[in-house]
Amino acid sequence: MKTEERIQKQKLLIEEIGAGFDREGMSPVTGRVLALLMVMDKEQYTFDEIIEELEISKSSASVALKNLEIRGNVEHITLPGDRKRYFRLKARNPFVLIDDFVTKMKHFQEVQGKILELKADHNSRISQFLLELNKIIEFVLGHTEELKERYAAHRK
Amino acid sequence: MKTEERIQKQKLLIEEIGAGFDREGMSPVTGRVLALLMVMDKEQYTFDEIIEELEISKSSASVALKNLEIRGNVEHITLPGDRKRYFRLKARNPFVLIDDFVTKMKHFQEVQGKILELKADHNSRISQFLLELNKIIEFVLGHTEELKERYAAHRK
DNA sequence: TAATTGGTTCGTAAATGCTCGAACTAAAAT
DNA sequence: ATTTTAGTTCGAGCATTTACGAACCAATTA
Repeated sequence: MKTEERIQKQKLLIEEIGAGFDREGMSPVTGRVLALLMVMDKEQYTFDEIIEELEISKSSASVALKNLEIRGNVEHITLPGDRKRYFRLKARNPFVLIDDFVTKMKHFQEVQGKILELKADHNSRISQFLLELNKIIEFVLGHTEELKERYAAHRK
Repeated sequence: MKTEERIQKQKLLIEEIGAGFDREGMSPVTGRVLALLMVMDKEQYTFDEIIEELEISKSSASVALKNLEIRGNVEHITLPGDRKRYFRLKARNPFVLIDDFVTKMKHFQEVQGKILELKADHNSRISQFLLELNKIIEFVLGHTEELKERYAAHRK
């Protein structure tokens, strides 16, 4: 594949992935900024490069980048004798995806606990279902650390 | 706790949980309908009962229920000689939460694959990060079925 | 000191999404 | 045949969100 063709496809992919982030609750611009930093070969973009590449305003870029930094998806570095910020994808703990799942499950457990606490009948259909879900979560969460360790061992 | 007090707390909990669903992308009304069916003791609500309980319009209820049925969170049953629909929480396969996670991870793998395919340098910082994420997902997905089986065994 | 650079913040217009009431349909009851 | 029941669909109005430009600020440069 020619470099030019590749870059063209990368730009299309930014739209596709950006739309995906959009569906997951990000604003369109925010999603496209994140997608840009994931897809393109350039590893660090300045503020102005992002604006130019995505054809967005300074204010939109500013807000999007702030949100992405708060969420932990993006970080910026600075270079000595250079006032610009260089934005890049943050290489997080590679277990993030698992950790996010764990967080979500714990949140679900809390909600489930509150519901059951207020139920008149813990043997009702819904109560039983919620209890079953909770047991599974409990079991899975009890094994995620083990799974991480097994991964670490398996890697070596 | 008195029954009356419990019901009062349940109604507050509906708002809280509904707001949570809202944050996850449902419309406010849709979230509250789902929360209602999860929280209250009554296991089956008719259309009119839902409207009355949540003080929402027929059209909002109609749309919300349709969406919840499509998403698989709610189902309705009918009774012989009774034209009403009785809506209730759908007791799904109790592994839903895991299965949803698996689906999400597979989707991530697809996206990651498309990105890497277009990268000039597979040794770059971002490429390496994406590859590492993918390895972990691969490993985890390769063990979810085993985990389910272990749960089933452990239950007995 | 003035001008430039690298952004941030604020107010606004436009787009989008949400909920509603009104009109409608199809089935059942009168 | 008319009315009632049990909803659905459509259009409008309102609220929220989005993205923007303009004004602003703080640090550097001229």
